[in-house]
Amino acid sequence: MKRGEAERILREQRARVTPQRVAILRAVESSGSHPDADAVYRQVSRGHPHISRDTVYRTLSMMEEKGIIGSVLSVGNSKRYDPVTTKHHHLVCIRCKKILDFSAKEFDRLEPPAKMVSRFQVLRTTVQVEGVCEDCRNRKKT
Amino acid sequence: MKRGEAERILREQRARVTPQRVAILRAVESSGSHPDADAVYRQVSRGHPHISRDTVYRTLSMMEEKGIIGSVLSVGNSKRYDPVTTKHHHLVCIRCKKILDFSAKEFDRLEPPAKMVSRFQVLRTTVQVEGVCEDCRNRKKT
DNA sequence: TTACCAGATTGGATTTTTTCCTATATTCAA
DNA sequence: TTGAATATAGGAAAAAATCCAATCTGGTAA
Repeated sequence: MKRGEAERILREQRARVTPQRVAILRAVESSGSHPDADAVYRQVSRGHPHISRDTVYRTLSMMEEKGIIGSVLSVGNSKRYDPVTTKHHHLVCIRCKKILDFSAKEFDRLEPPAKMVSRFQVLRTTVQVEGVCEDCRNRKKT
Repeated sequence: MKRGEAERILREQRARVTPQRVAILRAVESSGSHPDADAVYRQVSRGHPHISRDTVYRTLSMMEEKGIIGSVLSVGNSKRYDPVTTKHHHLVCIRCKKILDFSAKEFDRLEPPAKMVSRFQVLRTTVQVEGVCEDCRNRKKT
């Protein structure tokens, strides 16, 4: 990540530029992987020994909302189980965390690229659709 | 869920049949949704006021491993961020929780069924492939 | 440039979610 | 029926995320 780029990205999104935010964004970008909040906290702590965890959590989720960074799909903070074991896919409401099942033959046939399959023992392939459900859309948006 | 079915399923999987397990499986099946462990605990507590959370957590994850119940994809216990914001998909190792990105044009074109889209404001559609990575396969399996 | 103030941060407490641990109890095969 | 392997309860602890009040700061308007 080039010098000044983090600042530019934040300004583009009309987010205040603070040293903490710059450091957090750089930490995610330079991780080269898929860090969790604590990994970002540990990395940023090196240069900002007094940064608080709250800042890291708040900032990461702000950046995700603004599309500055991405995330791997998860639903709220707890693991969710499913009585249905046949092949199906999930719609997840990002507001209320409701999960709806759906089936679509087209999605059931997906085959991960051969290159992956040779190195990775594939157990399950599912499609996750994130969005906002009808109920939440009818409530006034935050 | 029919009488005796939970017991049958457990026996089929060579899992000991205990009243707690039967109650937990029934709770998931009858939830009609995607409960988290605490919701299952609260439901099962009605009939088993002394059940411990540990039993619920342990049993749910045992049942998931045996394929008795499913789950919505998650990666370990913490939210994972991603520096990459362009469209891509994820391979997740269920052992070490490593996440690998991959791209596949075929996957990028997926459109959720029209019926869903009309009710649900779709923000993102991604494919998650779960499996075991090369490193973990080379280690002896548990 | 300065002063203001909306918004950001800190540090610590708190909540939520999950796991660990040990004594006791139970399942089921023989 | 009994013994060994396995499961459970209950409570402590760890891990993950959030809350909150006091303080500070970035950006802008004068």
